[in-house]
Amino acid sequence: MARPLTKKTDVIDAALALFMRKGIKATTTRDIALRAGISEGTIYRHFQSKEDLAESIFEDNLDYFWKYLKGYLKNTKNTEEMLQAFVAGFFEFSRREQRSYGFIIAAHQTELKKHSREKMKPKEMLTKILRLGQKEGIFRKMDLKLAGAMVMGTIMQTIFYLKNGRIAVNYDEVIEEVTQTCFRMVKK
Amino acid sequence: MARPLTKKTDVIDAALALFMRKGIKATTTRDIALRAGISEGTIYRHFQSKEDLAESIFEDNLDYFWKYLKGYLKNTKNTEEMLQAFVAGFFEFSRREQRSYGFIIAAHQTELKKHSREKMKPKEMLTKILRLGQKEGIFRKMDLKLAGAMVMGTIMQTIFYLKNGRIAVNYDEVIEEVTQTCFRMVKK
DNA sequence: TCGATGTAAGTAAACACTCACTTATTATAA
DNA sequence: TTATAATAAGTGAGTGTTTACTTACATCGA
Repeated sequence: MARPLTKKTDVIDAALALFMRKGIKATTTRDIALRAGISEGTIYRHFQSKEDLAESIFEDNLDYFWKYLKGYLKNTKNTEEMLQAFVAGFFEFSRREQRSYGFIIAAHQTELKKHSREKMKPKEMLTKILRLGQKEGIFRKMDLKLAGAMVMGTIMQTIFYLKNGRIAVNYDEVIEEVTQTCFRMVKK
Repeated sequence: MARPLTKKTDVIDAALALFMRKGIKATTTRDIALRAGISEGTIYRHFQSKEDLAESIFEDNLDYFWKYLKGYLKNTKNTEEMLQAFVAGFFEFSRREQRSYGFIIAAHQTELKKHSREKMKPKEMLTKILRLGQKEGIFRKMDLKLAGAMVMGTIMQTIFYLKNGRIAVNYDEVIEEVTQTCFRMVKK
């Protein structure tokens, strides 16, 4: 019928890299076109606007992250293993998919607030784990959202420092230490 | 000598409010002038550029935060009191000086990275507390930067959720719970 | 009167987005 | 097995608007 769309992925790849480095607002359509090696018009063949492009990329990547995490939790047999897998999955994703992770976090915290809040599925996953642990009596009773916020903060801030602040510890040791610390936070 | 500078503070107040709400990049000089009730030119009587204005505001507010925290730690008598005061001070500042706190965090994480990294004094303060606690033997041995990152994440993410995610717990109870949790993280 | 403060009306550059047009692909009719 | 028609993909030179910043001039206090 028509030409197959080959440049769409180029647009997405270029935009993801630039959005993550400079932020959505600071990335221009010209930037994206230049990096992707296409013309500006092409962007608008596939996306209604720059904002639409950003949202599309955000949702795709959040979905990818979500599936990645679910895969990590698949073979867990109890609550403790689930929490352990959650932490490990978070760290592994942030390391293996740096661009994806970086964009998700940046976009969520600053630039796409309204559209992303309800969709932060990993947060809900953590809440479920904590609720389960409380029901089983292995985690102490505390507000679930508060507990989730604290555990999430521990994980995310550590990843942030790993990238920027240079923590001088072996990567696997960091995961191990963070996991242990998270247990200390919520266990009885 | 000349007219007293009355409009400079108006510029700063307006810019701080807008930077925090929309981010530096998304805030225009026209926005600032309109909100401050002055002309755009006036901004440039006091600041070389929008970026200069943002950096100036950032440094002033970080300094303010720093002094606020120091005041909180002034009368502490031992390491445990210091950590407790650090957490309480962080929360109190974020509540009492919402604009200031919000701008510091947003600017630090996204828009003024290069200029702010070395200057994050509160982080260093926390590191010192943790180091002291380890020397005294009341905190367990672990990488100081990693421990700092985790404690900082716990505090900051909780404040973030308090503002956005609606944690349904009394404010003082949150501070108490976060403090206890931080102790659990680092204590032997 | 002098120097700092403030202003309105600029300016050039950058911006997201459009549009008339070309190109590549393929379903189908001859 | 071609030739053709249909259509989506891609282009690049625009568009009007918004941007940060400038400038010429007025005002005010010491």
